[in-house]
Amino acid sequence: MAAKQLQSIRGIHDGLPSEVRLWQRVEQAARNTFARYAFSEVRLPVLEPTELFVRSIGEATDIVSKEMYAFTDQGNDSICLRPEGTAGSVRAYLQGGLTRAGVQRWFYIGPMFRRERPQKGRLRQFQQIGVEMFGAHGPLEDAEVLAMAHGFLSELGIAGLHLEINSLGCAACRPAYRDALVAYLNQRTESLCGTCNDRLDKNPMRILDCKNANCQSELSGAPEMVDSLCDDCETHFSGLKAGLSALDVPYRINARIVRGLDYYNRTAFEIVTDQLGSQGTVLAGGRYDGLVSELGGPPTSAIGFAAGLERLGMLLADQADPEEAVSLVDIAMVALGESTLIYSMQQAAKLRAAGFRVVHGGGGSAKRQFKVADREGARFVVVIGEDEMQSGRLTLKTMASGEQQQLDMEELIQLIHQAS
RNA sequence: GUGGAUGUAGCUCAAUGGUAGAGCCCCGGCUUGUGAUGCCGGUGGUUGAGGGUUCGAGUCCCUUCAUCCACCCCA
Repeated sequence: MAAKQLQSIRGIHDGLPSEVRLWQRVEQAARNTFARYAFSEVRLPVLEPTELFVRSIGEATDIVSKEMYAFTDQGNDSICLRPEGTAGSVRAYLQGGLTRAGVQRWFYIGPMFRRERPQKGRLRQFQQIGVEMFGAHGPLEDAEVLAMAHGFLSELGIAGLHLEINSLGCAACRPAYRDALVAYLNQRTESLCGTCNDRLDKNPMRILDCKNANCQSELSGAPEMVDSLCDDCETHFSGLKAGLSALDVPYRINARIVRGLDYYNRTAFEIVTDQLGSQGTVLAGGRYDGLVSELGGPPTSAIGFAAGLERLGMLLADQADPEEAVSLVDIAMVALGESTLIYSMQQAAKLRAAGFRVVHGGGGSAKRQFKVADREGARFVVVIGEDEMQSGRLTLKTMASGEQQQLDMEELIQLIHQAS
């Protein structure tokens, strides 16, 4: 490493070809699945006014209070790199005048930014695949959104994923539950860890998902939100469970699921894995019926989720069959002798026009060009030397078998098409 | 933000304070028209960076940067 070697910013990584290929598989599964549920892609700004997140996520959250990349620009405006996608989606929904356009079903794929201490699966710039649905309030919509999330990950074929659901209640029933929880925990403060004692004042619900074993054992007899739901929330939650069962989506109830962000109510869910250490949440979301009006719009129900693209990519890489190396090249051109270079390039162009993926070996020794062909994973090599140029025919070598034959361009295209 | 581990060739890793190495990769050769196995040869390092101790530092000390782990947070 040279002393002046430039490197990327801490926690901000490059997506090199092998990783991007994984991401694209994830994205493809998302696009396929979401399209079947009639969701449309939106592309929203990476830069937003800082105030948007202060008002939506909540000033007290870590994300807003210490993790945002916020700064004032040359015009003295306070702007920031988006730390998540929901707030911007709501902003765009309102700004686009879509509140009377019927149910909106959106998804997006893009980078988010949080200045956290980096870890594997936790980057400062990371990518999320997110989904937001506006204007649908019923439990059946919740069930369909969860089924869509489940279908998306099922299509990727990642093993060991579990859907966990909970209800966070609403403004009518949560305050009473929160008080009951605090009352319960106040009798056990000496057994709780330091951070949980802090949380007791600031955000008692957060104690529910503390990782400390002592705290968890203290919680075994704690009141649970799902037992304290008001009638409306209870009806909603049972409707969700019935919907999931009807759609054969496996789930389990986890009363310890809470949300870090203030705007969630009722349905909360996560899809988790035990393969990624402490960053095991691969997809998470929930209902946020209060946010649209919070940001100045009419009362509008909404539900959404976000999945971490890098985390899913890692899971895909872990289970990848090393034998299953995907070939990215159909044909490698081998040009023998200076005089054949131009001609071979023209033949390569014809093969590309026929739809094949072609690399040109670049001339030089036959040995070198065949090595290149092999390394690129080409299934076929087209050899062009003086002889071929004279006769107008091509030598085709099938790399797997080593067989070689002389063909004209038409026959060759035919043959490779058949072999595909 | 707190605590801890680790940084040596492109990659994976060696090297009691005493001449920086191996495997893989890459490049070339084994009658310049034939790859994946074999044989031979070669390129490639200010040991992450910067200081210090020492006759001498990859090795000990300090600083700094990055990665990883746990906490925290969260996708």
